[in-house]
Amino acid sequence: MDGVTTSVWGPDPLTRVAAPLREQVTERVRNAILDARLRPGDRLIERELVENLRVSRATVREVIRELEAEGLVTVVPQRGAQVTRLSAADAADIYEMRATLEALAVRRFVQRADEDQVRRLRAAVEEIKRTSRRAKGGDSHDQLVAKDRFYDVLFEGSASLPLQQTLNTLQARVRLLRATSLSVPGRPKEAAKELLAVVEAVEARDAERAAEACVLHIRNASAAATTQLGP
Amino acid sequence: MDGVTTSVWGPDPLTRVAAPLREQVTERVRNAILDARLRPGDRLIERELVENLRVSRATVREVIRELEAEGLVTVVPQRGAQVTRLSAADAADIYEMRATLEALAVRRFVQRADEDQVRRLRAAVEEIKRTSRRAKGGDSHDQLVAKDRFYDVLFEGSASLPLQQTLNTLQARVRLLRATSLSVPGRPKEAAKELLAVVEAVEARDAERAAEACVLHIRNASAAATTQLGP
DNA sequence: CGTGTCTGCTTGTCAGACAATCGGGAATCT
DNA sequence: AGATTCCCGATTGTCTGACAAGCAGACACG
Repeated sequence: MDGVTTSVWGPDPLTRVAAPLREQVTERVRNAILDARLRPGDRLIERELVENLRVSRATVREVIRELEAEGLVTVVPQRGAQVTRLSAADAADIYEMRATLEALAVRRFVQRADEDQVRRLRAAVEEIKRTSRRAKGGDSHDQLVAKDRFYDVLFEGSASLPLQQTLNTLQARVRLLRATSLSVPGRPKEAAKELLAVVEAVEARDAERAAEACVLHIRNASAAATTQLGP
Repeated sequence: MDGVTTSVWGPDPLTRVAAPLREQVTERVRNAILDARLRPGDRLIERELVENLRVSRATVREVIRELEAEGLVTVVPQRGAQVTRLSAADAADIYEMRATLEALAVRRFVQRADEDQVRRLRAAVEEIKRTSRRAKGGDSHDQLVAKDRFYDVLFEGSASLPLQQTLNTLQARVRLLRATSLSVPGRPKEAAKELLAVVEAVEARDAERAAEACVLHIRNASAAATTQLGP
């Protein structure tokens, strides 16, 4: 029983470092969900988490509250937490929310980011292009890392904590979707091109064009994902 | 509609009433923050909450995690939680996020809400109008309740849990703002008119017009609030 | 075959304990 | 006096163990 479940959360011993233990645990469980080692509908049983992560139940419960608020986990009273299931309608809404909010983030980036941040955004998109060339079928791991990097730079440059927080949780939910359905058919080249358009508009300091390019990108991603989805 | 099942048993899914203690506590603290009994910058000391709310520390800590994720409370490691302080830039961004997302919610409402929900939305806005007439200076308590009601109906009709969750936290943050600065000069009549425009567009099933009216409303509210704000 | 009961697992909550850390004030040095 | 150092109390972070309450499935019963 144990041998199977432990491997889900990665290497065992959890040692105390600078950040609160709680945050490390949150990250581990979050990653387990986003990497689809825990799939939508799976229950998160406190005792199991306690045993496998070697932390107290109090800590586990705090972690669950955090993930609940992020929407990655759904808690029904007296029955505990399970990985959130998203309907097709939810999926569409989440993509639409992301579209409008990322457009806003891009506008803020144009307004607020300095030269260096623009350069780094360019570098990030170049990296995406590179990984997309290597990628054959679906998204590779490198591809995902590169995209994360891109968004890190983007959010940092938009210099808005509220925006960043909200978009982070939305993006997490999108990844949940990826775990729900089969992985997206992977249109890495198109995606790279679309993001390139965003960066070019940003470099031209054209907020509106950049925002539109951004919306276009998400709409396309949404369309690609939605065709894969069932009910 | 399946007239048989619903009418006999009342409102569809039996909703849990006996909420976990934790949720009651969360609500209390949240209200304390939203009503500005706890002001931005105030520390939330676990021991004090334990004593005042008569619950265990474990419960208090879970509540703090929830509020942290809602953005109402900011936790710095080893120093505990304090009511979030929002900068003027944050304020602007939050209003802008609300504008685009509520526009989306309104569109969804037009697509998804049934006749009855539209009627209830109308009723809610009428109630707002009524309270705005009574109101002299700033927003009265009735005014706030009426607006909450309006948004409850709106969100329910848009039938999107992700949207609803996100908008709820955004709205909470706006109220935080209200506590940060002086209360908004109160433009209850204008607000009522603007919301009326939204409802009329909804009744005409004109999603785009409704969305635009909604954006206009929030932009105006934002402008009114922002003039009050310092750095 | 439907119904009622029992049992085990899980969640919700509590109390108490201890180490680590932070902030501020006292004591000290220059 | 002013700056620096040190120490202490308050507070957070985490753990352990405990118990009631609720749910779900097994089981026995009419």
